[in-house]
This record gives sequence, C-alpha cells and structure tokens, in this order.
Amino acid sequence: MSDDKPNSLVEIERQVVCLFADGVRVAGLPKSVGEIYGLLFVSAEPLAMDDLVVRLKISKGSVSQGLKFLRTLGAIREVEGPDVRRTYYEADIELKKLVGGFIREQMRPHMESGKDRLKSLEVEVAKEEDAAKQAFYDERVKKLERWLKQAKLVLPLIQRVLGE
Amino acid sequence: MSDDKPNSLVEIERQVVCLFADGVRVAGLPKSVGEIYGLLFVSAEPLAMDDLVVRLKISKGSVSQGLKFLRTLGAIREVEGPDVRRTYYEADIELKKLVGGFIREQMRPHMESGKDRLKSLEVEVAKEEDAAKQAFYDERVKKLERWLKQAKLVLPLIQRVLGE
DNA sequence: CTGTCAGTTCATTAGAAATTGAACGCGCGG
DNA sequence: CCGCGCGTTCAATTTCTAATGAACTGACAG
Repeated sequence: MSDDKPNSLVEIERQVVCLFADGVRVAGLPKSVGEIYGLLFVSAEPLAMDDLVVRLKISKGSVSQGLKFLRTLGAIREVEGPDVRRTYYEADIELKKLVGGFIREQMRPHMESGKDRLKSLEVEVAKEEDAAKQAFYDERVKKLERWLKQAKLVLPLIQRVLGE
Repeated sequence: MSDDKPNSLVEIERQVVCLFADGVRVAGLPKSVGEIYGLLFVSAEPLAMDDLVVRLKISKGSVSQGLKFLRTLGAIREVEGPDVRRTYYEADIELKKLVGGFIREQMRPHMESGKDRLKSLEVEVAKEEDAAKQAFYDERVKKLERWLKQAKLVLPLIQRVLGE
C-alpha cells in the first residue's frame, strides 16, 4: 500500500485537477472548488477532507467550504469509507446534475431578484412625466421582461437535452 | 437643452445601469462593462465615450476597454452623432446577439483548448501501467469527451431558441 | 508644420475575492 | 467527565482582477 495514496498528485491527476480548476472559472467559481471536484472526479476511491487537504495542498478551511458548495450543487455524494469517523466523498459525474445544480443554486436566485427589480423599474417608468421618454423607457423595460421570459424558457431546455 | 444630458444619472438610468452591472457579473465580466452596456441600453440617443466617462464616473481607460469588448461581442453598434469627430454608440438589444457573441468570444475558445487538453490526457492515460487504473482513467476521460460533445450540442440549440 | 482633440495602451494602484489558520463546536470512547 | 479528532467558521491575510490616469498615436484644421 505504499503508493495507494501518495501525498502529491500523479501526472494524470494533476492534469485533470488543473482542467477543472480552469473550467470552473468560466462559471465564476473559485479555483479550489474546481480542484476539489477534479480530484474526486479522477479518484476511483472516495476521499475524505484530509486527503484533499494533503494532496491538493490547500487549507482545511478552503476544502470545507468547497465541499459544502459542491454538496449544495449535488455535484458530490457522501459515502462510507475505511475510517468510520470521517466523511468520504465521491464525485457525481452526471453532467446534468452539475449543470442542474448550478442553474438551481446560482442562476435561479439571480433571475428571481431580477423579476423584482423589473417590477421596481416599472414603477419608476410610471413616474416619468415626459410622454416620449416614458414610451421609450417602457419599451426597453418590456424588452427586459421578454429577455427574462426567454431565459426561463432556455434553462429547462438545457436540462432536458443533458438529461438524454 | 438644459437637461438633455445631465452629467449624472436619473433614477431609471441608475437602476438599469445597476441591473446590468450585477447581471454581467454572473457571466464573470467586469462591472464597468455592464454599466456601459446598461447606460447605452436605456439611452434613446447614441452616446460617445466622453458621455459614458462623465455620466458613469469611470475612467476613460475603462470605458475604452469596455467599449472594445462590447464591440467584439457585437453588443453595441457604432453610429453617427452630433459631433462628426466622435464615435457614437448605441446598444444592440437583441438577446441572441449578446448571447451569441458571448458564446463565440468567451466559451468557444475555452472549449477548443479543452479539446487539446483531453488529447493530452489520453496520451497520459496510455502510459499508465496498472491495467485496472488505466481502465478507470480511460472511462473518466471518455466521460469528459462526452461532456464536451454535449456542450457542443447545447450551445447552438440555445442560439436557435433565442433566434425565435 | 503645429496644436488640438478623440481614442488607445499600459504600468501602477485600489479594491474585491479567495485562501489561510486559529479558535470553536460537537460527538465519541475511555 | 475529560480528552481527542473531525469538521466548521470567520477574521486576517494574500492573491488576483479591474480601474485609474498619464503617456502616447493618429487624424484633422488652420
């Protein structure tokens, strides 16, 4: 069992971790989250927090927060492991799960608040005295509402396509 | 012409600018880019760089860079304006144009580089000596390749739906 | 040719976001 | 009841990105 868990990454692991670290940045997430998911993704055996701390060389705090986030997304699963006192994790490798979680946790909330802000905008537009300006503003706000509708239409569609 | 161009924002403008400033952050873009697009979006008349600098109170440099970015996305249009020596801009308010530009300029490049990195991963997997490990790694790399395919499938679909 | 003005570039600075690490809570075994 | 070890939290710190502003380019008018 000497090299069962080397406390640094082998080349394949390094590359995958790096791939995910870069990947998540597109979605505006911290590198550490990508690294954690990446290592879980290439690991055949489930890993505990301590494994991640040691092998990725990032702090306990970051790993704890990263795991919390990945759990809320549904991107990882808690599983049993050799040491009963620890919590082990493995990656859920269904793309739809990841994307679905991201949409649910990160995008929906923004869209909900967007709806409220549009309401507030409508109120503001109603106050406009100059009729020409009001017409213009009104048109633009309507456009924004249409955008929001389209977004609401697209998101479930994405999930359906990924669902196969 | 006293209030034709007040050099600070009226409430409606303030709200829309703020809405876009927050909105673009979801896509990982700088606030200034959102502010610029937002102000162009609520302005009935085209604006020149100087208008944006004064009314948004951000530096000439930021505005110049922001406009450059929005131009490459195809989110704004150069148009004629009162002063022939200046370049005026107006917002292109087609959602598909924005999303399309974003996909083309920001997402495609990442996916292309991702393809190369997967190639490199395959090479690395081929070197693995332990047959069981190799099989596992191979499976995971295949999974990543499937993800990439699905992404390639989804992006054009989004554009089609927004195209109406 | 010269001065002016619109716009760009880029080194520096300011500010935001991620990471750290020490303190804490909790559950369990002795 | 105490001590130990896993996991969480959060203030302090570091890191990194975006904004600034001075220097520059290029077009044009006189």
